[in-house]
Amino acid sequence: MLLSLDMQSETPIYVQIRNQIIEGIASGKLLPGDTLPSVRQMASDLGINLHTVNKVYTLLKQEGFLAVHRKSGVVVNDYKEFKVSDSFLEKMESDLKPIVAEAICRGLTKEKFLEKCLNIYEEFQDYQQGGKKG
Amino acid sequence: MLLSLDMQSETPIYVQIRNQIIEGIASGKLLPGDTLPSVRQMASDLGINLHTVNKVYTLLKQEGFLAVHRKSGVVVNDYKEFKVSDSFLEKMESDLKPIVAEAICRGLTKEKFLEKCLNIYEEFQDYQQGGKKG
DNA sequence: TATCTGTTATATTATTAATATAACAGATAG
DNA sequence: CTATCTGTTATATTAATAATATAACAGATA
Repeated sequence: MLLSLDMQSETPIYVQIRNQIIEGIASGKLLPGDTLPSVRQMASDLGINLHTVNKVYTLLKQEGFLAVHRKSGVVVNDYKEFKVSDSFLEKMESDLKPIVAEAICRGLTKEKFLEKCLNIYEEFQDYQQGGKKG
Repeated sequence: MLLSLDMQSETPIYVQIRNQIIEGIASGKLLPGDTLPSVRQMASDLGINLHTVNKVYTLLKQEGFLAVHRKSGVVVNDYKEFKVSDSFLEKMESDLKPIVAEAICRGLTKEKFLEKCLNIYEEFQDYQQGGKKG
């Protein structure tokens, strides 16, 4: 699981890491049961502070994507068991709304917008089918 | 054009205002040529500082949604003239990516995700057809 | 025992968000 | 002309967040 950070981005690096881990799970690069490096190891690899990584792990635990076992360390949860919660749908809608609004303002047709959404969704699936590890 | 702020939200209020104005333009509540209140007036209405509103107007000018004429004040641009720029498509894709990834992780099917996107898009259009001012 | 793990505590620095006060120049109404 | 309203700029301060630094604790492990 390779992570790349953009230190110039306005997106906080702990959010960048969180998103890339979630994208890794969505694409199948990270499978249930897979372990992640220790907070100190990942911090060292990325050249950042231990607490920034710890913040990500704590956040992803709260969101249900990761679990920590004293024995096996930080482990990816079985996301197949997740329910589509109402609170997530509400959050997703409020996140999508300004993006859709701007797309409309900038002249993106409904068809082209939906095609873009479809492409992004299927890119994650493509990886899953292209081999569990490559 | 009514604006509502959530002072408890983690979304900065200048971003909340920006998004609501863009959503107003997308839905047709704000039409090209419509004027917005002065920075001092809107700040007073919302109970916030003049500079916070000025930050929004400056941002929306840079993004091309508003123009300022010494004479007529702050005016909504003719967004029909907008081109779908590559830079916007790239920004939209990078904004959508983590949302789609989380949707997949949480078990939202492709069909249900696209349906949600479609609904949001059409909600803006519904308002346009439902009367220019109501 | 020594080391690695997640976790917690405390403190500091940097950046951003929001506010406060003030001023300037162009436009405008009386 | 005067007074007022406009966007705009400057400067400063406060509050909150992001990121870092150093340290320690307890469980697991070799």
